[in-house]
Amino acid sequence: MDLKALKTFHRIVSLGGFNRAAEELNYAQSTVTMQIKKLEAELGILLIERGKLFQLTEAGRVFHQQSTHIVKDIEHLEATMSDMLVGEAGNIRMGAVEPIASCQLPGILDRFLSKYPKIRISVDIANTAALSERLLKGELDLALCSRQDIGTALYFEPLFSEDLVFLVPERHPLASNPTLSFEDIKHHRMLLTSKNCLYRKKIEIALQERCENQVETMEISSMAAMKHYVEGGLGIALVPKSIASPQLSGTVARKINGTRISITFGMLCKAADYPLKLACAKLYQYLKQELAGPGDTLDDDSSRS
Amino acid sequence: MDLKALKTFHRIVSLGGFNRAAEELNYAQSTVTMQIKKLEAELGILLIERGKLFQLTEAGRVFHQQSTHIVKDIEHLEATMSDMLVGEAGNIRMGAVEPIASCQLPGILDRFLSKYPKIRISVDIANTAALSERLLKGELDLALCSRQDIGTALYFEPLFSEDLVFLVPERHPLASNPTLSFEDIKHHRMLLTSKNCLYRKKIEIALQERCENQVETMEISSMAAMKHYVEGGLGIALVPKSIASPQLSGTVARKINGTRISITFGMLCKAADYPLKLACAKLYQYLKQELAGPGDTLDDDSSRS
DNA sequence: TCGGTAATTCAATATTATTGAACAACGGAG
DNA sequence: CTCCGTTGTTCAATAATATTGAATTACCGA
Repeated sequence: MDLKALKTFHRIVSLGGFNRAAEELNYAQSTVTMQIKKLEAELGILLIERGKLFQLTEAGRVFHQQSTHIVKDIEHLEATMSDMLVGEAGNIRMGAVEPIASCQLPGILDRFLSKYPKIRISVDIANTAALSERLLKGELDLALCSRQDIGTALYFEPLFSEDLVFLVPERHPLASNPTLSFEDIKHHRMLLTSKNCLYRKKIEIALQERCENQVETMEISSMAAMKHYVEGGLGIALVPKSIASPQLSGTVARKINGTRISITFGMLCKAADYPLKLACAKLYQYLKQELAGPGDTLDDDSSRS
Repeated sequence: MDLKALKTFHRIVSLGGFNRAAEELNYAQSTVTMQIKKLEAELGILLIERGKLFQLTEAGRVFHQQSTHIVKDIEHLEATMSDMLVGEAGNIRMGAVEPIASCQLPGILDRFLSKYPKIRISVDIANTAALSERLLKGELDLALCSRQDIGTALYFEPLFSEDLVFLVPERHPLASNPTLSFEDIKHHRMLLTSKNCLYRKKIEIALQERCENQVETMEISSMAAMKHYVEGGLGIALVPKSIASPQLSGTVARKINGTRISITFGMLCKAADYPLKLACAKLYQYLKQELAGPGDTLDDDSSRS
């Protein structure tokens, strides 16, 4: 079946004649005849009642009805592709590590999608290593995670860094200190995330160096659950500022006295894909703008209370 | 946009490569390349990631998703047209006069549509003159009505005839007669349908000839309502047997003694359309078979009680 | 670096779409 | 009923384009 003939058929129906359709479509009259003839031959059935007043056959009516949807869908598809061309439409597969995926991303994506209603986004939440792998396999377009050095196949661009803060139960003896150092928490219980967590390694190094391992630890796999353990008084956690605030009642955040521990997050994508195109580029610009600034320091209001 | 290229694209995706698609579609490899190239050029955007392992671009994924519906719809349309070719599918616009439309037709059409689930039927209910007009204008495909002699433009084929019977109120003085003649109803009140009704003319002629107009008449526009007027004792009606039975309680049917009055119904269509094609032919055959026989006589059980 | 597979390029060829001119069918006006 | 204007068809010529094989290039994995 030929799309050109299909469109001609629809023009004939809406204009009520071969001649008018030919004129409007800039065809010779004979061209229109030929196209319809071919269409009818393919289908093996007459579509248009010839002679006399213009009229469709039964088959023609059914054909017109059904093909209308098809023509509309094709036009919609063409419009979509045209939107994609300028980045207004698209289907982005992004990845993100916790806590970005749960804390910052929902708000940002909500605003982004409101601005670009024809763009769809799927978010894969995993650690940096897993995301890198999926990027290389072409299963993701871009990811928000920490730096991953896999030669030249991936491109990383830092966007912001996040400090860690102590999250302390409200009634904990250390809660009264305005800041806490690692020395302070010797002989107290620390709550740690699971081994594959980004922060875990940095925290362990700090504990080893500064507390000489004189700290009891307990492992909680989820960062979100962690807050409730702190609230319950089970121990002190070291968490990203964005997790600590807004605070759960019953917990207080305290910045680290002495060494500052922070982790840098950024955009990771296949080197071949950079600079990003189309909708991904739009999302990237948006992320850059939304993520720049916050989380760099503890010297703002939200961390004080 | 070209459908051939669209199908090639889908084959490439499902088979995972230009080569395999070319082989399966009996194309040279270069043909496939050309088709995709042209498609991409038209859309202005790359669909397939070249080199390395086979992969779609973001645009390619969106395009594939959306065009899948289109390809399916086209296949469905082709299947429908193929069904139409053998009369298994279709869209029939039929007309019918009362009381056929209300009495016989519902049952017949229900059975017919169960047998041919892909056929759709619309029923236009009007008198013979109006139906003829719509047939000529091409707004109907066939009609069940009485003969209409409009030269050679229309074709009529008798299918069955229906006798008229007297419908008498149960407590009416004439209700005790097993049969009634026109002479019997002199000086009683007759209920007549409106002027454009099929039966009206025949009844008026009979009344004039046999009762010398010594009958009081009253006009009721609807045949269905008529039964209730009879039930209420307002007078005697002369109605088709199929209207009289099943009877409304409070009324009794009596056959005509002497002259038999009957009207012949049949299939009317444009002369140019006869013999009917496709789904219309199927329906016509079915109607013929279902309508043949019943309604010819009063000598069956249903008319006696 | 070197095969081997996979896709592209290009010029030649086959196919098919398009066209104008002459012709046929139809409907309405005289 | 005939004529005329409109509308669609036929057909052979022509324009456009789809397809192809052979040579070439790109790329993956060893």
